Amino acid sequence: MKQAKKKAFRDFITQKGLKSTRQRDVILDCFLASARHISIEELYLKLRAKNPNIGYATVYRTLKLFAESGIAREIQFGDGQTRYEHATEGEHHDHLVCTRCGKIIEFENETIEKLQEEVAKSHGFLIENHKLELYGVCSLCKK
Amino acid sequence: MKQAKKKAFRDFITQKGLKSTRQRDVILDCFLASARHISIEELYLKLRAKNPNIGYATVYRTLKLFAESGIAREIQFGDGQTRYEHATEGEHHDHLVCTRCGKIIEFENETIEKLQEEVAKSHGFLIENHKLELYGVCSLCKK
DNA sequence: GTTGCTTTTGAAAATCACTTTCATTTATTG
DNA sequence: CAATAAATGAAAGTGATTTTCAAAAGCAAC
Repeated sequence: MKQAKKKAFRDFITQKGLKSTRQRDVILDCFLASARHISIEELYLKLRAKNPNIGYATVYRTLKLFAESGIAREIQFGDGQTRYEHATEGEHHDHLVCTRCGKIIEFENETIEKLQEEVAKSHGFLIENHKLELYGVCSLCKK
Repeated sequence: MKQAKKKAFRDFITQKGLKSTRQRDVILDCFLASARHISIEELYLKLRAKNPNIGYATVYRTLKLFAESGIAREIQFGDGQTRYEHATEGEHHDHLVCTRCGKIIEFENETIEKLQEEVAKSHGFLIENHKLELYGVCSLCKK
């Protein structure tokens, strides 16, 4: 599955006439080896540990490419930081976000999705994408 | 209902030992007379029309107070601008956001809320608040 | 209403998360 | 290997929001 994403990104690069560079490889490896929802800052710091002179801008640019290529997805939890999650083809999930420790749990719920479609339809709306986040306290922080 | 909010804010001010100022009155009036989802920029410009020397910072600070007092709620639709909506005690609504014209439609759906609770419970999560936004094309923009 | 103390205000500077610029370096292609 | 086009890193630039700070305005007790 990591291989599949690497291939997907390589294909994207070739198809767009872009270049395959050492930085892009390094960033991709680091991204794929990271938690499912990583902020740019976090990824940048992780990268700097091994690659002391990789540029901030390069990380930003590369993550945008990941999103474009479909292997990552931008998400924002309202804390002012953009995060990137590993995107899996055609899949979408929603999030439970712990406001205490920052833990993020993913979930999917068919019924909710269906109801969303109904709501949209009743307003003549065509849904392109959606965002559902439940903010609260996770089981560990509740204690 | 506007009176209720004015009172609620006055009460908040007193209870917190803050001061009632001309600016806060003006901003509150302007906010209450505005569309349900107004950006800070929009509100600021509206205010400047009548109060040429009100400060940007004051508007920001005051809107934060509104949110704290419960008469307004911060929302972000991912366009990089914070908006404030009129908050009604204990009520929460979700949004349909047209990605073409920016129109925002509010909706509420009991069943979705109930399902959210179930999802949360199954993860031992305690929901404090949530955010559901459906992005897409509104009926007018579809044509 | 005047005094004294605290909060608020506005303007400008600072911050924060990105984005752009640009000279230099690096891939790819002939 | 040269030519060319894209990518990189450092630094400057953005845009939204915050902070700073001196001056102004509320509020309470005289």
